[in-house]
Amino acid sequence: MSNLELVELPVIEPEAVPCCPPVTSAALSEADSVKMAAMFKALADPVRLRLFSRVASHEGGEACVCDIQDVGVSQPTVSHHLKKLREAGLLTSERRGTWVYYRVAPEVLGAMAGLLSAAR
Amino acid sequence: MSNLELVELPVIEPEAVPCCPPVTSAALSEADSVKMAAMFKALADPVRLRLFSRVASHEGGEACVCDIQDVGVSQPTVSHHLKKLREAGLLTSERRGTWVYYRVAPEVLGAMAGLLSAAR
DNA sequence: TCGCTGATTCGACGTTTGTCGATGTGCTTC
DNA sequence: GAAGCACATCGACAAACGTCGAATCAGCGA
Repeated sequence: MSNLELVELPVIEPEAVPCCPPVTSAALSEADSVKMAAMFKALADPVRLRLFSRVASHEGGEACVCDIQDVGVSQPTVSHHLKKLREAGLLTSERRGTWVYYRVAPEVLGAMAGLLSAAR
Repeated sequence: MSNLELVELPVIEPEAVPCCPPVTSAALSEADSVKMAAMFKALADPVRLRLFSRVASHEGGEACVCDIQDVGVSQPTVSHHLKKLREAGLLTSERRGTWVYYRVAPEVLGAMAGLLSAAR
């Protein structure tokens, strides 16, 4: 094994989205329910949900804060909500020059949709 | 058409689920975001999410409280959470004798899944 | 280097939430 | 009608949340 230097393994953690089978097919474990509830909680506020949908529907799949911050609350509050969405793993951010761009983390979106889909 | 008596029209109110196009296709209006956020909020607690998944995955699509109430919190708390889910329109309840049975409101589930699905 | 603008962090606040024990209600069976 | 079980409501309380103004940080251009 040639483990010269394992610095900063850039693996996008395959563990990121193990969740979950549709709710209609099996009951959630306690651990999974905690994980999924955290994601739902991130979207459980009108302002956050609007911010999220604005990023998701923005051309190119990304938007800078200045593009989406007119949602009726102060600018610090917008920043606070974006941080929540980031911490929940629903958004990623990247600074480019003066502006900070946000985009959605598509895998997570699919996980939530999958959980909610009818298993038939 | 032999409509002798149209008692208890079994219409599942078409108005029930106007919401919404996928988040990737358009930004939510303020009104829609309030409506959808309320649904997400109902699932934004681990205990509620487990209760919901237990009802959803239970045979026959319904479960009485006694079947699902061992989730680690007291009985009044379970009742409180089931009420929240009911008020959010995610569950319906019906008393049959001593027991109260809960089942999921399938249209609403589809609305949330649709919102989260990639418009692709 | 000095300001200017975009964005985050901090500290404080009123409100909402999740939880519990105690109590109340509805139904069944003696 | 009394007792017992299933479930809901009430009242209280600590913790978490959403919001703001003020302060701070990070680039950019003069």
